Amino acid sequence: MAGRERTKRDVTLKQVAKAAGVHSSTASRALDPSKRHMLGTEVVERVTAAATSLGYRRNSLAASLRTQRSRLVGVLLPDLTNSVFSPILGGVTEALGEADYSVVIADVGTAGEHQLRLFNELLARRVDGLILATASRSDPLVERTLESGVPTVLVNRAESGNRVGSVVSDDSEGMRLAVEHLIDLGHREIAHIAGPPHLSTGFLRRRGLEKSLSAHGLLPAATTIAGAFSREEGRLACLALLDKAPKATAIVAANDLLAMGAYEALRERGLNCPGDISIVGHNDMPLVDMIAPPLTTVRIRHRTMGREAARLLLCQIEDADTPVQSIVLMPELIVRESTRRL
Amino acid sequence: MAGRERTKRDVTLKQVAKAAGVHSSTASRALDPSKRHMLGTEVVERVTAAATSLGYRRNSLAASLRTQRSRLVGVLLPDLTNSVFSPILGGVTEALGEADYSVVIADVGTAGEHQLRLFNELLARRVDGLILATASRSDPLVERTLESGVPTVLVNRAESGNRVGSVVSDDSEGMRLAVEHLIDLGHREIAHIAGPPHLSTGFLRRRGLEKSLSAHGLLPAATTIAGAFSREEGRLACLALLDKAPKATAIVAANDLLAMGAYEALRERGLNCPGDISIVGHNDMPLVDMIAPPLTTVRIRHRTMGREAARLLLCQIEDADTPVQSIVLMPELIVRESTRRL
DNA sequence: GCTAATTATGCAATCGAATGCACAAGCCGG
DNA sequence: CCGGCTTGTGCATTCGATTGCATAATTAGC
Repeated sequence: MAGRERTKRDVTLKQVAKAAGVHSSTASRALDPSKRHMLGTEVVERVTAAATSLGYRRNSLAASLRTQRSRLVGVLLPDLTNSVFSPILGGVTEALGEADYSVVIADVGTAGEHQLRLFNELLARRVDGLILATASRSDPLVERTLESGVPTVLVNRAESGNRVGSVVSDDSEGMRLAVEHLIDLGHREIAHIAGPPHLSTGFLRRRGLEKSLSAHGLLPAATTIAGAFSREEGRLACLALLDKAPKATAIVAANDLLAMGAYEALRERGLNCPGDISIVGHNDMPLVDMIAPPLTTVRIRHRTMGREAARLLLCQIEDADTPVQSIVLMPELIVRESTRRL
Repeated sequence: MAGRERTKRDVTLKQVAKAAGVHSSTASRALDPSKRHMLGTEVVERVTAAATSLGYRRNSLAASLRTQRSRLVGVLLPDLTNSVFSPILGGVTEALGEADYSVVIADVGTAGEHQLRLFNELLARRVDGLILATASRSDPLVERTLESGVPTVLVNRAESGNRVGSVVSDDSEGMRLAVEHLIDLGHREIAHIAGPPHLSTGFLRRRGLEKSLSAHGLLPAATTIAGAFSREEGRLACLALLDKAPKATAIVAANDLLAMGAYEALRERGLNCPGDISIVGHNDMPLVDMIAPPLTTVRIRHRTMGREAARLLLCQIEDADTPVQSIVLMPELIVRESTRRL
């Protein structure tokens, strides 16, 4: 008596069919828009009526088993909480939802072995496709997806091999924007807080910065590599930077979180931004326009990135012969008050 | 020739069984830790060896169909991008992942009818449970979950009926902390930017504020209701507030985003925070410690909230007779520089 | 008015794994 | 040395929907 009855079995297609006085196969066709036309209109109506009155809900598990398509896409994320990845995920689910796909998420955190487990779990669920936001520049997981033959798209981070589709921001261009801006303002001693080099974002942004600098006959005043894209690592890196290059007048951080850490480091050292040192970030994450001073940064359309990744993946799912595509999104410089004319 | 062969069929249990020279049912048992003991050790080894060498991965679709358990939980979110919900989701996936469940997400956005579609989609996938972060104070969806008999837990927002489990922050206590703090600082003219009253957070925080105020024989200097928990609505509400209660010395915003809007409004009016007006937020979202001035706010452990919701849900899934539980998490006041002694 | 073509529906197999039941082999005690 | 018990494995059904093929009913054509 106590407790909700769990035994309330779902209505099956067969029950609907019986209620409508037809065979289950007929009911199946009646409820499938693309097959409805094979049936008499009167029958279709009778079946749909029976279905709604019984509260029928088709069991996608069974359907997927039969059709070999789950309409499920797996998304592997390094960190759900990170303001880079949540809008990406938002864009992905939005675009996928419009195409009637659902999204299973796997938030990796850090552990590497853990990541493989999650990957296997997704494949066991027979996802129709995979979106990886976790890829390192040479990622064993990419190998695995290739083996398994699951359509896959990389997002935000690319891998070196270019063996699967990807959607990324043009990191080189982003750094060019940042560097040109600083040079316009008269800066020459420009230092860099780099991101982890095993990630394409860390690696490419550093290379982009160096390239843009050398186009002006300059070298970085100094570079420190942060252990992770985090505030604390940014603080540490900036502290190191201030020691290595005391003459630097500007710092380009590989992303906003690192820039935030740099803010803290500056404050600790009694330095003023932008008075003593200008800072440029990357991503334009929420609220960086409200901090003191409002951060000059390179804006990336993360949501769009997610949407495009979903679009690419859908192409691959629908047509296995789709060639491997890579989309590169253009970033935009947002000038605020953390950079000033020298 | 061109294009990846999609036809690479997955290895089935039957194939593994044949390779190991046993029947598929035996293979099934050999691969199930809880049934392994029924078998001879030698057979178990032969099967597991065959499984790994063939690269077998069990088809959870088929397994779920047979066992009537999908080990899948659906999470309905109002906005993935919102810094309140991403840590909640993070906590949920973390805790659920530890119990070998996967998470399907449905990001509602706004549209109400859309929400019902997503809900139906989740049920069609036969999720074992549901976590709703979208609930309004009287939500038709709660009705639906009750009907369907799917174990459900509400998170962050509760509904009035208390008919399903929930995990929320003690909004009343949060507001008490904020009010006591301001009163300690000598404030008497305290205004409120309230959240949408159809959400428990909006409603309960307002009521909590009024209760705490009246415990000191005070009334709100004024209250404006924001149309949504957004920066822009906060700005608008604050502007209105400044007109309604020009003598107010402090504003309590129903959340940080509204507080951010208030900052902008103050700036527009040439007012200084905390010089002219003190402001308290709610949530302690990322970066509010970096803005100018650093925001005094009520911290909520969103990740914990997610974890607890997952825990509650697992109890309900595992034992249908688990009574409806409601967990209320204690918030914490974080004093920074947006509030000052009068 | 009879065959051919068409349309509408039913039948039965299938997807892959799990599991109740049957059965065989081995063991024990009396 | 045999009946009963335990242990290990196989058989066949089941989960719920989809779909190729067969067939019944209807229409068209001549």
